[in-house]
Amino acid sequence: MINSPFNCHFELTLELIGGKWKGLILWHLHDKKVLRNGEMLRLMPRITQKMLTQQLREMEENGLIRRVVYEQVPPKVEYSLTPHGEAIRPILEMMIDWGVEYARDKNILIACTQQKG
Amino acid sequence: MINSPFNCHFELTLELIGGKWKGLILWHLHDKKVLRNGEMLRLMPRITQKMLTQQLREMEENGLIRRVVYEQVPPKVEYSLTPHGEAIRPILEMMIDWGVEYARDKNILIACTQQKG
DNA sequence: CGGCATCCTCATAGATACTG
DNA sequence: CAGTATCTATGAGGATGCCG
Repeated sequence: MINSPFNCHFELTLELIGGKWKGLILWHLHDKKVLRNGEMLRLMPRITQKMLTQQLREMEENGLIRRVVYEQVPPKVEYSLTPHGEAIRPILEMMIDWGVEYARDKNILIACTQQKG
Repeated sequence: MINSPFNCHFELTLELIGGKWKGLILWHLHDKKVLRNGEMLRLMPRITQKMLTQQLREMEENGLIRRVVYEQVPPKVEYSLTPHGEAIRPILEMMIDWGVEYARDKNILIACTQQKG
């Protein structure tokens, strides 16, 4: 068993999906199944290359996503979800639903680029 | 309508419940219904007074919790959930469920102080 | 009892430039 | 195309002490 700094399983989950862009990245991967680096940059215009790479590396290390490198020129790298990543989906959906309801109640406008499927 | 810095409703929700201690605080409030400052400090030995106050103020401002001050000496302040705060519960439960499953698979040990009710 | 004020440190994330 | 590398500003969060 590996000891952890977490007080509860909620914090563990939060640590894994709570990164600034992880929810949005996971959401797009749920939607498109397979995505390349450049496609993600286009889907999320406000993310930087550095942040995208960083968040992808963390999620890969945590076993949420899969990174497949094709040894060719020009390079080609594909990202997709692992089973653990797939299992996150209902949580994302509930968080979005709650956010929609909350935003409606508080009159907050969100610049949505994605929709629930 | 108020414009927001969020790319999606997921980020809105994350902003409101993603603080370092907010999940745990909300969880205890779900469990006990009403809690005082000192009780929360005892329930979460690793939180500091500063962080507790800060997280409570943010959630109060966001309409997730209610703060009731009794004008008496010594002071008495009670915290409880608003309807928006109550509506968070299923999300917390799913995040805990996912975390439990993930921790089992990855052999991660969590120093749990709370259980699912 | 339930805070607030202050100081301090380190991690996060943005901007920018470069590479196989 | 898919990344690194470096620098920097900001602020989250810890420690400590004081207050009505």
